[in-house]
Amino acid sequence: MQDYLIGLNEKQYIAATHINGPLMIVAGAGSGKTKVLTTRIAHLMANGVDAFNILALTFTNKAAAEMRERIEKMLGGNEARNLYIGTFHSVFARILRAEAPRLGYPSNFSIYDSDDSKSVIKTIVKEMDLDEKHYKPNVVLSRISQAKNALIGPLEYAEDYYLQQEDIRANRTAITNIYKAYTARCFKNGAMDFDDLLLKMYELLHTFPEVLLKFQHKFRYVLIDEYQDTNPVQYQITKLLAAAHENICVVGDDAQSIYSFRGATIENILLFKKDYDDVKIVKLEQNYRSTKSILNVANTIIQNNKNQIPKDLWTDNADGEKINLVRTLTDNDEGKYVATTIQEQKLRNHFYNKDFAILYRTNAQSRAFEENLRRAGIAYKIYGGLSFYQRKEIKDFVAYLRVISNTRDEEALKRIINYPIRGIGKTTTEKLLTASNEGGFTFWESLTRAQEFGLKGHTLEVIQNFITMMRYFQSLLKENNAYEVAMQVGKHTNLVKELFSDKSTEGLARYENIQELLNSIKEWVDQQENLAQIDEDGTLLENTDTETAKNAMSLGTYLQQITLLTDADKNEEDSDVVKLMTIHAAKGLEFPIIFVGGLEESIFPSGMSINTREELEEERRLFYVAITRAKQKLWLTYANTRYRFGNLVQNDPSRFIEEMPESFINRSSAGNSFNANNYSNGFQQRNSNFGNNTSEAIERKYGPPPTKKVNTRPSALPSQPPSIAKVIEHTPQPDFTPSDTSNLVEGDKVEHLKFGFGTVIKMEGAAHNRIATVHFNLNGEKKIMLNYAKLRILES
DNA sequence: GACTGGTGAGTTTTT
DNA sequence: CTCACCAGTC
Repeated sequence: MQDYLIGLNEKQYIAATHINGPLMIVAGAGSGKTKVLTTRIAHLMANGVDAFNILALTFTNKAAAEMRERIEKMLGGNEARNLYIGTFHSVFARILRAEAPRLGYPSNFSIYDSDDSKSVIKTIVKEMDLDEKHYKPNVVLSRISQAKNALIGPLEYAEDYYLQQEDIRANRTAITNIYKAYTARCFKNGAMDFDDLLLKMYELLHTFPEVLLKFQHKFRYVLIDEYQDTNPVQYQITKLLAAAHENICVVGDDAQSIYSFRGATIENILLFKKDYDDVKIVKLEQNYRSTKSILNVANTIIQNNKNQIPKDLWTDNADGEKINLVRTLTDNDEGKYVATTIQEQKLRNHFYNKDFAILYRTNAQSRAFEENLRRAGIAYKIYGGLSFYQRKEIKDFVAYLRVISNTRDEEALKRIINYPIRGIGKTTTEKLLTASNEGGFTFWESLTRAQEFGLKGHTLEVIQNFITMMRYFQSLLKENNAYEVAMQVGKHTNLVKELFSDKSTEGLARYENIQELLNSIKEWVDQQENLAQIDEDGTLLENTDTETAKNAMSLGTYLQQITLLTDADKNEEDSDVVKLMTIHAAKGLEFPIIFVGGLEESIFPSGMSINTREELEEERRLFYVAITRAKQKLWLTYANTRYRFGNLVQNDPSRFIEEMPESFINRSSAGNSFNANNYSNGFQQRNSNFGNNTSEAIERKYGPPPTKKVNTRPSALPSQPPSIAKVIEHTPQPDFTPSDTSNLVEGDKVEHLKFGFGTVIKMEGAAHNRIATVHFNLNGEKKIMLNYAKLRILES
């Protein structure tokens, strides 16, 4: 037997080695699904299948990266290099970059993220003179997105009885026209949104038989992870691709379907066996991840859902501890409890930070955890939320790159036309936009023809200077890689200089973010250089020719992937930090110890998802996913009261709590009822509830518990505010004037004030005369800016 | 055209 | 609590 097959159980072995024909692997949580998938790929290759003929699709970059990494470990990097492994979106983006011209898009089309999409919608709603309050970008976009995911184009949308009825009922009958205009505008801008990456891929395969044939021939083996999360477009695409050889292997767990809001439908997995004649089905039911307690609770919970593929998950693992149910008074106490428990577990059981993950339903919940972890001196990292690439200054900089690469990109051009301020204001912009809309040419073209539209004098001059600059950048594209172009942009726009001269903490942070972006582009270019060169069709070139090498490092290629990246993709596997993320983001991951926070009605289940049985069942599956992330220990916490929009609100305990089997639950920290007594000694009670006989140790370490109710908005002050010099750490980069702390201290009046956990710095020189709250990341070297407050905070 | 202070609306979940 | 937007002022 081959080495790589050793250690598989019987079912896993069958799943990994049944290489021809359609195969469905129904994999329970923790059943070694990733192992089977990677082994399967190794096995394919051991049996003579060329890496070029294998396509593996995942839902997150992380899952793709992990799969690739494991295969490289099994086979060595060279063998694995040519595999097509990636998310649906990134793989299709790559293919479309070569094939888009067939559909009338430029090959360097822009990819719009949801912010761009919303901005386009906003513009259209304005242009159509509709009520902006009623046609909110969020609502309209989700409607359009839903349609696209179901393969319903603008024309079909207009004719779809149910969709029209829904719009009539909601009094949003203009959506049909907005959809039409939105599609047209994106096309005009040479841009695809996230959904288009799927939809256009489908159109490509559907419309051009020769293209379909080409890819069917290329991807003779198709593997799809998390199949239960596919939506109709993804389903159709994979069906087309697999139609010729039917070597399609899908892996999924209907109990973990949590993306219906994105159009995913559980039907795809339930009906897979009807799609092909001879489907082999393998069920992986042995769980290798969790303790019996954890698995039992998960199994019991999920049984409340109807309509599942029957599965009997079991484990040989130890019984393990009971699941801890913990109630705290406030959201802040919840954070404190978790932080303290992590401390305690580390001391008692020698866990590392990286053994812990804190999961929650909404990103907004991360804050209380974050503050308390920082206070406890525990290194952590938050995944999700606002990603690095969504920051304003980053988007601005990238907008330059986008316009350079694709002048049709109106959204990007609008961002940078007057940033940094160069005197092209609203009036001018609007005049030109109107001209381009009426004349049917691009915004960029209207700029080049500004004179025709009555612009003159200073304004005209400024516009022409802008055009000259951008043309200069474009002239670099041919011979220079992404980093070189970006560096020129940094130099010649006043962007970096302006951020540098902005001495406010905000400005400094932005300045450094830009540098981090430049560094990451450099890193990317270097990485590309090292990779074996593959052309757009994925054909290996015997000797990498310079053209291809250049293309691989080009700005266009860089931009193609940048929008699809999230923070979670940064490879920081080894860093010893506690990880915080939403449950959605945690799917596919596992940790020795898991905390799930906010088990309260209207949070989990979300108040938005309790109206139908289907919605509620999805929330329950989400809860199931959360629980099954845990290997050894699990804490479920909820708070009596928490802040929402700055107001204190009360939620009932989550209904899911009642669904758990009593015998596996440790309720000793859950309290009995909520009353005034609890309030007055909440803290004491909380501390005395730690395991057995540890309150003393805790007390010795952290001091005596406060006797009074502790305010959720901390009034406790750092006795000595960290010095500014510590806050701003900075690595000077070539060609940039480095910032340093003297900019702050010398020039400006810096006043340390005691407020909250961060240090409030009043800065005379700062724009808007604002006060920035600076927080310190104990783990790292980086400062974190959480929020800004206006002057009035001083008075409180 | 640029800048400021005041106002109202927003929190599911992700590529 | 925060942020985007708008109207009014220079």
